[in-house]
Amino acid sequence: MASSRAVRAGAPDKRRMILDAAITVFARQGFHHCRVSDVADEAGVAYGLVYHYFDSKEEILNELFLERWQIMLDAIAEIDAREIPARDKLYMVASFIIDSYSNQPDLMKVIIVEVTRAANSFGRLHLAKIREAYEGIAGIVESARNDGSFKLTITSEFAAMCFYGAIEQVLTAWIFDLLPRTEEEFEHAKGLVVDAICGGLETTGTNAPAVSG
Amino acid sequence: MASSRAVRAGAPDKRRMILDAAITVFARQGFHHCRVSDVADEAGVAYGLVYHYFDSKEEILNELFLERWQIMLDAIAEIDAREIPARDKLYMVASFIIDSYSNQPDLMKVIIVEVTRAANSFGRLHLAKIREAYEGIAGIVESARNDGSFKLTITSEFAAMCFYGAIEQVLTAWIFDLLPRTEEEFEHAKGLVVDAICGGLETTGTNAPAVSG
DNA sequence: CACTCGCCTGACTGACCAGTCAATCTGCAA
DNA sequence: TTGCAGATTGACTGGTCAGTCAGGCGAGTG
Repeated sequence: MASSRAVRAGAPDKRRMILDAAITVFARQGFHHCRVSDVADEAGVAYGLVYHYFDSKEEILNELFLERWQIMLDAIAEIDAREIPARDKLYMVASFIIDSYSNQPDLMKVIIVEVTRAANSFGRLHLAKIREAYEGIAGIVESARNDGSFKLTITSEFAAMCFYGAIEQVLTAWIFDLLPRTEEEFEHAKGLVVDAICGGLETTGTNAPAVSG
Repeated sequence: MASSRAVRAGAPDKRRMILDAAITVFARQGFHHCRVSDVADEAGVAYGLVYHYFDSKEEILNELFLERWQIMLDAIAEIDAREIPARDKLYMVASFIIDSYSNQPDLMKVIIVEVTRAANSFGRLHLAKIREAYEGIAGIVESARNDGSFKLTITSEFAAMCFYGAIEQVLTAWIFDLLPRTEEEFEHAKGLVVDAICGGLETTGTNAPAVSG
């Protein structure tokens, strides 16, 4: 589908170029504040070609989101299946999301700003998919509640919201330069967010685990 | 300014009517997906009158946001000034925000969806004001870190992000029907979010505080 | 060479809508 | 009664931009 006829060896995949250009342009100008011609220009491609590969401007964003989000859902499911403590699972989920941002900041910015946190437009369209992520995290918490390592007083749905919300807020802070954005900070944040949510902010008598970094 | 000439007794304040109509329309259709004429119609007012009271569609949203946000900033400052434990302060902050949603769900929806979580459009414009809220919360955490009740390993900025992010995620879940939305749930959530962030999700040996509700 | 087919082009169209403005209304004061 | 000023009206304008379409190009095929 990406290119029905075999792409000539070495010939650029225009469809991919358009998607990559869209990431750049959406991240820079925002989905609503850019024109389709901006994407075409960025891709070095004629305006009309965008409509050869995609039905609409929105379809480009949908494709970017769905492609990436499914990878995350699969990762969460895979992590949940392991036989390790819940805290370690949550650490791996946080790692996955933060690494995604570290590796593809523009794409993650687009997904968070234009979809995940834009619940009134695209978020609504993808609410079910977004919810799957919460449910995946809730599943991790649920097992921990059952084996006694997590409190029963906090429902797994609620815990998942807090955990995901905390991570997304930190990502948003990076995206908009409210927190310093370095490789070290990314690495450090993985442990901190898990420590904050699982261990809590309060000192509990004998509780001051050294954090690397 | 709202009405330079004294408003006739019992005569409706058209400016206020437009603001209220905007809350309804923005909440229902979203800021970008509604027309100024929708707001005028909802207010039962001629199209042109909107531009008599406001310079632009955006100014209406700005006014709604700034008015409400300042109240919250003042509330946070007032809470921070009290001589009570940090956990209690955070509980009061959570209470304030959740009560705001409970009392004015449409207005809070508009502020969260169109401003706070719309960092690419209005969020950017108000980034400084939004940041003030994080800083207010960070201030509360900072004192607690200094008096030894909160861990030093988690910076106050980071903790503030987690706390605020968790609350906003829960509000968003209510807004989009991902969590049940009842007066009881609102009340319950105040304690849960503070318990999750301050106390953590994990059981800590002797730690299973009964939660009301 | 001529034909085909899919890739590619970019000028154009149609719809939408924020913001303008000239005209009208209304209450009050001289 | 006349005049003023601010409130109110809604048709209209100007600009923007997503999506269309008729046609050009080039590689493979016979």
